[in-house]
Amino acid sequence: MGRPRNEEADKAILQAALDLVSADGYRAITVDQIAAQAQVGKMSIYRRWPNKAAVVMDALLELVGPQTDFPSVPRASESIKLQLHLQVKFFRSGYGRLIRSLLAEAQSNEELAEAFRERWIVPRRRGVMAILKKAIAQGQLRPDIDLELTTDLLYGPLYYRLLIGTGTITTAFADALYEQFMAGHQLGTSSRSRPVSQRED
Amino acid sequence: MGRPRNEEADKAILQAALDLVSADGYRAITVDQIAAQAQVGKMSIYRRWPNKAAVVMDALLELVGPQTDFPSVPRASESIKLQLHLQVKFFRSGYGRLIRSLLAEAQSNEELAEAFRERWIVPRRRGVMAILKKAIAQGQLRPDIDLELTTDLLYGPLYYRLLIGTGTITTAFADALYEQFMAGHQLGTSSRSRPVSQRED
Amino acid sequence: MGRPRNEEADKAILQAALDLVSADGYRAITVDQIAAQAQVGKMSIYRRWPNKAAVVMDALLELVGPQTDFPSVPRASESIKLQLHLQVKFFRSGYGRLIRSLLAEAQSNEELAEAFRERWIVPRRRGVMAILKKAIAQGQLRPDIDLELTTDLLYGPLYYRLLIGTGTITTAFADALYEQFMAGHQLGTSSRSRPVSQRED
Amino acid sequence: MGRPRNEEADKAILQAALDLVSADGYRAITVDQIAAQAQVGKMSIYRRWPNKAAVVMDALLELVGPQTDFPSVPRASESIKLQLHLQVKFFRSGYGRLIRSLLAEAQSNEELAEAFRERWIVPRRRGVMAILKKAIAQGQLRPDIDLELTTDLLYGPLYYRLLIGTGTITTAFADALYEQFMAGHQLGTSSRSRPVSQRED
DNA sequence: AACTAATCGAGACGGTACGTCCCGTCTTAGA
DNA sequence: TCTAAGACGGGACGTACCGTCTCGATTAGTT
Repeated sequence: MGRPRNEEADKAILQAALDLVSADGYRAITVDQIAAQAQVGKMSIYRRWPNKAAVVMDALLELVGPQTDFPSVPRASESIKLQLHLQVKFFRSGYGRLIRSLLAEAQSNEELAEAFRERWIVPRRRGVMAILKKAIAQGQLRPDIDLELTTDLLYGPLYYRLLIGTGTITTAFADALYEQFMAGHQLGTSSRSRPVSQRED
Repeated sequence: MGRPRNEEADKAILQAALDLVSADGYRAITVDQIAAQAQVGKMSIYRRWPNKAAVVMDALLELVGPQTDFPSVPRASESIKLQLHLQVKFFRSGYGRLIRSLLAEAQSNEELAEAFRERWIVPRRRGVMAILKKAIAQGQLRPDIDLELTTDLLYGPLYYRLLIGTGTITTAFADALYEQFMAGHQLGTSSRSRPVSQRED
Repeated sequence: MGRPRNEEADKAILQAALDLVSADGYRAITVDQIAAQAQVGKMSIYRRWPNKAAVVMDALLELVGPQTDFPSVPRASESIKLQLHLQVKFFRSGYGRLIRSLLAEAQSNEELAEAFRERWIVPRRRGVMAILKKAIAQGQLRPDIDLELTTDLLYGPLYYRLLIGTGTITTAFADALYEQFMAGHQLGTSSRSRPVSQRED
Repeated sequence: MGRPRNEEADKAILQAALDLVSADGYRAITVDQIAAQAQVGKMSIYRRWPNKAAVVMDALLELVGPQTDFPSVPRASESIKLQLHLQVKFFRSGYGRLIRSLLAEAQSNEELAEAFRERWIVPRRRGVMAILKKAIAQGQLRPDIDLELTTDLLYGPLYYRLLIGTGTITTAFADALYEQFMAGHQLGTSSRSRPVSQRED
């Protein structure tokens, strides 16, 4: 039995975590600050999440995730371009810092790394791959491409700029990415590329 | 006069930092551990570097940097491929963890971010771009490509896999990257791509 | 109407408090443990007592108090000795720890201090003083003794050993206490002692 | 090698602990407060002492202990009386609260209990017993008394009043204690008392 | 027998102190 | 004179327990 968890408090905690981390970055904010901002005891945070990383990860998933729906456009190849533009906009928003923070923290926290990969990255990759399949079905893309690899090709450069900071993340950059990609993958393009994503050296 | 500064100690510090961080990651290692491993007082570290990040950054630059020379091959486009293979090998070695660690730390340390960008990333990007120019000169690449953008396209996916962990970093992956790239940028390929790296939205 | 208050539960709470604190001491026991042991919600405890100290105090008063009746013996001076022996036995039982715990807690809790003094100590002192008066009436004690002071003299050393732990609390110790006392207070003993208990310096 | 401990800081910590605990009691003050008052990091406290209790115990021993020297008087029995008066004065000073606090804490902390007993109580008992022996040698006290027991008889009532609060601790109380004691132990007094302190029941 | 309303178990909550860890600075003893 | 060893101030961490608050299941008296 017992008193059920206060779902509003959870929202308040996640919102506080989201706001603070988006503004100042993961490392700069403390659990006490999150608790204070959410008007909550520290134990209410640690009762639900094992550590700061998990709170912020959940904030991303629950509060930001729903805002990142994929656009629906008749022509699938246009949809790819649109999705790249959305990613640019997302990275340029305050959430860019949030993603950077979590990705950084994940480098020293395997649990977080897995959560970030499996609960944030992979679902969105699936969305991208669904569009790619549709583009193939619509005859806009060669059918022999490796979906995983292709997704890396499209999004890797965006994350690279986000994390390293060489060059700004712009829609022009996304466009160039898209065009470079289409140049190599449009139906009729000659290519020796073969699926590699599951192969090891 | 007193004893002259011990240059051997600096090497020992950098080597200790390199070994420890490569093995366990930046966050898991403390400055005291580095000092102990180098058989050095903590002050000998802080006398020469402002903080832990700077030590590890210097360890990378001084001990690892020289090992990353660019291969010289007659045919420039082959050189690009070779360089991608070396990058794969590098990321798969213990240094992969070092790079991940520093890149992670750089997300919350602007000073380190700049150092990493300007002293590690940019010089290597210049090397890549030199090869690209040579390939253009040799007529193996279209002359209208944006060098910065192209470098992002080639290396972004590698860093993406290094940091996010979706998919393994293999030579097959590097090959696919290379082929996809050549498919879109070989002389005679139609493309609307134009330089974008300095433009803002 | 709803269910009437469960008086059985109160007993269970007090019994749980008594058992746990007697075994492990006040500080080692949490309110949650008492509630769990009594198979009762924490609110059922705080509904009836303001805090942990009050529960344990009441456990002492209601469950232990009735067991500490004064022995009735024709010769009052023998009764004093008997009572000292009972005190020794009491302190050596599990309740010794209970008394120590409460007395300890009372040092930082004035409310508990007063309760312990007024509801436990003072009534028992009254019992002792009644015996002393009877002994005077029976001509076994000098009539000019200060009853409060005398009670302190008889019981102070027992509490001292209980709390400080120099020396064991034995019946031989009680006997020595008694004899030393009688040596100084028997009728016919010369003494300049006068009532002092209410005087200040 | 290493930097030697800063003895001034230790003094500052002990002084802060002494002042704060004497004023507000052990339980009311926190380690952070002590650290703040001493202008010291919390780690400087925990580096030297395992917990708050140990700090306060050491404060008592190092700062108060030296102030509690035994008076030297030609006539030993007078010295006993004088010593009782000093004890009254001590308990009535701010240090009374300190002693109460530590004794209370010792009830749930066996390590502290032992320290308090062996490093505070026992040395002072030895002082008292030395005076008692001298009084015996001077023919002012019967030679067959049990020193341990006698010390309990003299000081037990004082601690009893300190901790329980029935009756004030006054010099008149000390006088009565002394006279009651002398009445039973002066040379020529009849008594069956025998050493008991080491005997068990 | 079904309904209704008080009561209770379970346990979440805000708060406060604890004792630990590591950073980057400072200090001393000894080589 | 320089450096290893390591103490130091500071500040975040994650844990424990207090006393309060809330929910849903249980039960007893009324219909």
